[in-house]
Amino acid sequence: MPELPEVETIRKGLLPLVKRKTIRKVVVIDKRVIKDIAPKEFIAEITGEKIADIERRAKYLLFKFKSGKYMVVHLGMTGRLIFTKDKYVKVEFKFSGNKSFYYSDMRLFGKIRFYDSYPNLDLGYEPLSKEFTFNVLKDILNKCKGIIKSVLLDQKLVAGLGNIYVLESLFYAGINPQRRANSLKDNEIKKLYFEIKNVLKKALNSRGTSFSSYVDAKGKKGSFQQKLSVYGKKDLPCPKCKTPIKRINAGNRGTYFCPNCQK
DNA sequence: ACCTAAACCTGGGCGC
DNA sequence: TGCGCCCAGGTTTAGG
Repeated sequence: MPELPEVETIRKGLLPLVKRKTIRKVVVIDKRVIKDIAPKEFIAEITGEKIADIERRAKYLLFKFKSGKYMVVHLGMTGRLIFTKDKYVKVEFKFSGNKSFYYSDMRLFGKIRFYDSYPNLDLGYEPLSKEFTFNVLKDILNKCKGIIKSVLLDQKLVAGLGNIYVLESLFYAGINPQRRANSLKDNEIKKLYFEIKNVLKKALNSRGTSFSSYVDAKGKKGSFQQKLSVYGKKDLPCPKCKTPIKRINAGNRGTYFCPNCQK
């Protein structure tokens, strides 16, 4: 599911609703979502913790507790953090006063972990950070022989992009997703660098892309799906040249692009 | 290093 | 209605 803009939208909405609240009770409805720790221990660790902050790193949400410990949530494809129960609720977090928020996940690709201190998640650059410069992207791409699409999806290199925003960025930059990363010229890398940031910012302004599962902390869908150019647009006309958008399999994922505009 | 396929899951949508 | 297939915002692992 959720890529950087969706996870950030969830973070922003959730924070004011849970900040400074203490988790009084945890109910694990499906233990498959809790990783690297027994559900019993997880419950014991989290119960009584006061939420000091929620940070985001790539597609992860880091619940920082006042104790300095962390609960880290990855939403997988269909994870949700919501205040109204749905049929896929896997964990309930109860505050005092009979108020709860829920982790829901239809497909169960999401993961919840617990850490005693700030976690090392082994991730690459945040694409919207000032550390992620043109030269950083250039160095990354020059070192990689794989297809550009797969390189941009590698969370150890650039962290937070997923299938939608990689394909949309490549479209605006006019680059075929199957090009070798190290074959890009400086002017193409420049365009790509700009479009990655631009697409992410625009998606953030639209509060993310909602197809089915993704909603923000208040249960609201994003609207960026209305602004997509190629993702999911098989056989529809390219917004620039009207050539039908192609769908192929590349890097083991559905890959959409305009065969005329993207060389 | 790089690639593919499969695994982890539960649907929705389509053709027949 | 129903079956069977393909598809899905992700990550990880195995094997070539």
